[in-house]
Amino acid sequence: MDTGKRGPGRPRSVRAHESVLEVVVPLIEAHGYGALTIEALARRAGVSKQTIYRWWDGKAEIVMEALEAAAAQAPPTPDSGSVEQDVRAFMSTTIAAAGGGNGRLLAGLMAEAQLDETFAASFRERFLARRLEALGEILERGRGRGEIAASADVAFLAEIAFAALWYRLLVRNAPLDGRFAGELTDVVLKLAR
Amino acid sequence: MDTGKRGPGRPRSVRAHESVLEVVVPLIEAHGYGALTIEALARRAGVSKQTIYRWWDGKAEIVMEALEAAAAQAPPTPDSGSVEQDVRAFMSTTIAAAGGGNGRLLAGLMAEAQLDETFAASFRERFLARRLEALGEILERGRGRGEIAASADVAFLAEIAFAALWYRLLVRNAPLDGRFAGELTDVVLKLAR
Amino acid sequence: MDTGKRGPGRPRSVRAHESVLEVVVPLIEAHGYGALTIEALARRAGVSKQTIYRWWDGKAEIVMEALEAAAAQAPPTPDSGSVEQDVRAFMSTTIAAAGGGNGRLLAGLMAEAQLDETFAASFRERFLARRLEALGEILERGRGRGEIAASADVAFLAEIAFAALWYRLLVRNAPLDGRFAGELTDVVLKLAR
Amino acid sequence: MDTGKRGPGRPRSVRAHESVLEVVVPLIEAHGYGALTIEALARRAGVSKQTIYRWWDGKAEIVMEALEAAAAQAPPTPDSGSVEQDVRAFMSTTIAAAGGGNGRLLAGLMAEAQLDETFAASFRERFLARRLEALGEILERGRGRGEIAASADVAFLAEIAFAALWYRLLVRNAPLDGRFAGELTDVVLKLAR
DNA sequence: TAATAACCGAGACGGTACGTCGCGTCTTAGG
DNA sequence: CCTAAGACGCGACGTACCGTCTCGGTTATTA
Repeated sequence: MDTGKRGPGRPRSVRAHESVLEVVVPLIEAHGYGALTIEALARRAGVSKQTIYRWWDGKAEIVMEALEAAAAQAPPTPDSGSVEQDVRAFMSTTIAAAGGGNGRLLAGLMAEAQLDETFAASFRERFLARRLEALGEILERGRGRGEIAASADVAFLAEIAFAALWYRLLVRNAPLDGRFAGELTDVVLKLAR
Repeated sequence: MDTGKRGPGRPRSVRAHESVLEVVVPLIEAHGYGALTIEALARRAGVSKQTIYRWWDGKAEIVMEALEAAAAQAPPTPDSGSVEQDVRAFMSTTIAAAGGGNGRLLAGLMAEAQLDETFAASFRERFLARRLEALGEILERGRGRGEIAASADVAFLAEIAFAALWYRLLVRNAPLDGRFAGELTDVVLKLAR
Repeated sequence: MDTGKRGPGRPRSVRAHESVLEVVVPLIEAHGYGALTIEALARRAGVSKQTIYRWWDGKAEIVMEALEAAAAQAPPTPDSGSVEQDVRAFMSTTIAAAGGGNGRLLAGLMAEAQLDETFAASFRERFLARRLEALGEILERGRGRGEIAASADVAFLAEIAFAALWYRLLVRNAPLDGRFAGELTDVVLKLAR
Repeated sequence: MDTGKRGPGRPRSVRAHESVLEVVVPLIEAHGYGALTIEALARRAGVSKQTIYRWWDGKAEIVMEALEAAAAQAPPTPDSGSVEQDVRAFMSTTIAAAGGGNGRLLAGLMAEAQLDETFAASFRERFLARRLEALGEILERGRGRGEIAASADVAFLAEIAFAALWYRLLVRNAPLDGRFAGELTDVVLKLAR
């Protein structure tokens, strides 16, 4: 763990770090993820490219950190005592977040994961898996209470739910709204019982 | 439809067209979609860049045409008289295709769609929508025969199925195999009844 | 020699030939010789590139023909009986022609001659040499009448005169006007006597 | 003048700069000025195209700098006390320089000046005018000593001399040799007295 | 009067170079 | 040792013309 011990030399500038994160979301919203470049990021943040490369491993990593800063890193796992209420709340929160300004970011990250295997692994583990696990946990608790079938494959059910979310996010064939959250909740619970 | 009518001038070279399509799949398989460049494509196909830009609007369009050439453009819609058998066959075929060499292409196209709105529309309409419709048709036929609930939302069910497929394709968290096809078929039918 | 005999087949279109020549001068005047392209020439003349390549060997050849069409091909060799009057008239006419709209064309041709050895030979023989000879002839006649020194090197004197003209044409450090023509005439005669 | 003051950032690479200048003359001698491309220049010098575009405004500027590096920028103005000796030495040196390997470069630059007005101005001021002035200075000194007529137009005489030189250089109708230098010297002096 | 041949416009072809952009790295002065 | 600044080699971008070619169509001469 970080004991606060530091070597000699100028410490890393928290200011520079923050400047980049503050600038990345507006830039993506303005011109899309595809048009996001390290060069533009550095210019807009008033930071040198070198500094960016010292802190991050590529633009996807920056975007991911910006995302984690915006949405709290750990997804919420409500525990009301009712699986249905918990799933409904979780889906509602999650879909609302994905449907807002973060949508472009998320879609861009998924795109990046297709083009860069290293980032794909990082994205899968640090982001996607955690979301799956959060929903899985909710369902697992429900199973403990006997609300869903003992034989239900909670991991698979969670995958179905997130798959549906991502499909809409990526394909944009229909809105990511409350209605959709409700339908997905119904699907998950119907399959779970 | 093409009436065969042609203006003056040298006609487009079918050879050049085909050369490009033949070369694009091997190139993606070798270095990944992200590393695919028009420059390399032209070099390998023995075709000038200008010619590529004359025929296509970007590398994603080329890949999509190559895909349509490989997999027959229209997805199959089996009609055995049994919804269960039809869905099972459809999912099996579709997932097998996506799990093979075409996987990288498909993932690349979805990535491109996130980076380029123009291509996104084309991809949605010329590819994704047709697949959804094919599965929807199968389910619709089943409803006509009373095999599934009259109230079932077939478009939504088809979306769920393809969403699950795409999630695995993009995230690569688990294999796109026969077992997965079976599980998905069960999900769709369970929800449909 | 051309006996008027012709083989079968459609004869060359005089219309196409003329269209090109009519269009080349305006194009050079509008955008300069450097910006003149076969492509633009064909477009503006409503002629195909193939046709241009059938008639000419490159854009410089076209420009040279246009020049020969504008200025009569053979330079005038006045013969008034007085060397001074003849030289004065010749220089005046020649410099006036070079100072007008033809200046850009001439300068462009000389530039082309530096970049293309084949054209250089053609330009030297079909254009430059003829001008030198014309002035040489005038001086030679003067020598026959004893107006200039028997030992004068008329070819060299003609070269001096044209050199001065070309320098001003190419460098554009001072105007190609009547005063310059007079000064040059004086130089030639002073050196000749 | 350069005060040595420098802002932040990596300083320009002297190595890259020199590499380009070293490579440009051989390239022109090998294939001619017309065949000189920025692309080949970059390749041969082991320098990126971007770097070339950062330092220079076009290939003509590079060639001109190479020329200024080869031939000392300021032309020599001998001062022996005798106009005849000075002019003879000047013409001899100048013509020898033009007749050697630099001939192709010079001719190429003059061609470029016809195709690009911006470069023309630069060439006129930074190169041609300085040569004219050098010869003019020599003649002026001679006038001060009473060696040439008080009424002589030294600028015009210098123009005549350089015009003759350039004509031979561009037209290549006769050699740029010692004999020619002698003849030109005689012409200038004869006209000056 | 039909066949044949050389032309015509149009425009696609394989190329080469253009000038620009962004990459990730490196090198400076300065805090 | 970090910072901003900015030049570096590199590789791809999309465009412009090059000179050639291949079409359908259009005049001529020749059989």
